[in-house]
Parts: sequence; structure tokens; C-alpha cells
Amino acid sequence: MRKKKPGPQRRSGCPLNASVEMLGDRWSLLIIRDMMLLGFRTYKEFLHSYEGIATNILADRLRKLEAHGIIATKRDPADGRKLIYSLTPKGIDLAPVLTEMVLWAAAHEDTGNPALVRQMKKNKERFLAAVRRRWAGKPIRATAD
Amino acid sequence: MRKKKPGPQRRSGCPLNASVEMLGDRWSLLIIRDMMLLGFRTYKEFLHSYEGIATNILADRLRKLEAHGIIATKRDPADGRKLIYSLTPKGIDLAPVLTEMVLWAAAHEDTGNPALVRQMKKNKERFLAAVRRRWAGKPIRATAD
DNA sequence: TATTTTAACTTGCATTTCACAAGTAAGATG
DNA sequence: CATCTTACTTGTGAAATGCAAGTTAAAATA
Repeated sequence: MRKKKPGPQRRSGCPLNASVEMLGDRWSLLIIRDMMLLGFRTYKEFLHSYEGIATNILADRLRKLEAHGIIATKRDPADGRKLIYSLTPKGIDLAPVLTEMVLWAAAHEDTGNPALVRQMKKNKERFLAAVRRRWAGKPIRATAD
Repeated sequence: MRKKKPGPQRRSGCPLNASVEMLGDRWSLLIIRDMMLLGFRTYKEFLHSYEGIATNILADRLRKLEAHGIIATKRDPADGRKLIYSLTPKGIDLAPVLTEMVLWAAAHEDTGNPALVRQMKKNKERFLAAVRRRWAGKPIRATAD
């Protein structure tokens, strides 16, 4: 895995800024959540996710996530209409970020999904291992590289 | 600490969605970074931060962060013009989120500040403890409550 | 094989947010 | 009291967002 690429002009070299420029919007992390925790893999599934993303925004975010090497796309061999989206290793590595964001909100806001939160809180490492195991072998080679 | 408030209408009850609605933009987390890691406390300092936020956006973000109870504001007793912004306990609790975002970007992108990254990577817990210690006692009572 | 469905988009348009520049009010400074 | 600072607000154009409708290629159906 060639870890680092020069990248386009960023506002700054700060790693947090890099994360924010890739993920700092109202939809990207929710799409990654849907893939990581709910196993969503197709456009239609994302589109019908609870929060209700607009079709043009979804297409744009999928494009950008793929351009950043966070997700990968391939055609479904069984159905030529479908594209199958999956997390790359880079995308899977976002599991700790999602976990901390979930735990933070659960600690300070009135939120739902107590089962997930309980599981994450009870044993963070075990939860992260489960995500990685579920995705082991599955990621497709990223096209953007 | 009254942990949870009913909160306004959200797109969904998912804790990740709650986090994204509060922090999912291109500036909020950078402001928190400036407070947490660089010790910035005034409008002017934020304004002159490296990435160069616009004044109206900064005012808007500070307002929203305060409304969410993430930061608190009080007047500088020594200079009546100045407002002193500080992290609330809720804001300090974002340290693990920032840490994971920094480590993720540092692992997968070409970024700067290797000293910070090294420190975070070497001992995450020690780093988080240092942030908490630095802010111990300092947070001001949140006005938004 | 012709027709209808389905999946994954694109396009158009109104609304909201953002970025940049300039202006303002209250408090400090000389 | 004139000037400077600090923390903003306001105005304006550009960009992003949200919603509805349309498009294309492949698959399912009649």
C-alpha cells in the first residue's frame, strides 16, 4: 500500500484539515456508516437510507469518496445495471473515527440506537475488530490510484 | 451535568448523525483544534489561524458551537472588548474524535505536523490525558443551557 | 421480441450557504 | 478627544444544496 500521495492544494498541511476536507460535510460519514455498519452496497440502498439524501448529492459524494480512495466501485457480475460500492482499507480505517463520534454524541445528546452505543462502549477494540473482520478480503482494488 | 437534552428536530436519531449535524462542516473542528491544541481563545486568534476563515463564517460557527454547548463565552475582565472562548466539558470530550481524525489522515495522506502525529500515535491515552489536564478547571459555565 | 421495470444516474431550478470586501459599534489607548 | 482594536454585521456574487423530473442502459416480463 503506497500510503501517501502528494494530494492537491489543501488549505493547510494539518492532518485534521485533510480529514475535514475529505469528510467534513453533512453526508459523507453517513454513507460510510451505511456501508460499515449496515452493509449497504448499492446506490439505491444509500438513497433510501433514513436521512434521505438527494440523488445528485449522493452521486457527487460517491464520486468524491472514490476519488479520495475511501470507497471502491465495481459492476455487479450478476446484474449489469448495479454498481457495488465497498470500503477500501482506507475507508475501513475510519472505523475508529466513527466510533468516537458515535460515543461522543451518545454521551452528550439525546440519541437513538442504544444497542450500537452499548456495544461500542463496552469494548471499543472488540467492536473495531468485528468491523475489520466483517470487511476482511472484501474491499475491491481502488480505481483511483 | 445534565447529559442529554431533547434537541431540535434532527434528520435521524443516529448518534453519528447528531455529531455530523453539529460538526460536519469545513470549519467547526478546526476551531476546536485551535482551542484544544493551540490554546486560541479570542476571535482575532481564530481569524488569523492558518486556514483563513472568513469573519462572518467564524462568527456563525462560534455562535453555533456555543448553542450546542461545545464552547463557552465570557468577557475578558481585563479588556471589555475581548470575549474569551473556551471549551466546555462537552468540547473537551471531542479530543478522541480529533485524535482519530488526525491519525487517520496522517496514515493515509501526505500531511504535516509530524510531531503532533508522533505524539498521538505513540500514546493515545497519554495524549488525551494531557489535553484534559491542560483544560482542567478552565472551562467556563456554558451560557447555552 | 417488444414492452415494461429497475438501477444509476443527470439536468434544471429555486433556496441556502459561503467567501470576500467593506463597514460599524463599543471599549481601550495615547 | 482622536485614534486604534476587537468583535463583529452587512452586502454581493459564487458555490453548494435540495427537490423534482428526465435520461440511459440493462434486466425482467409478456
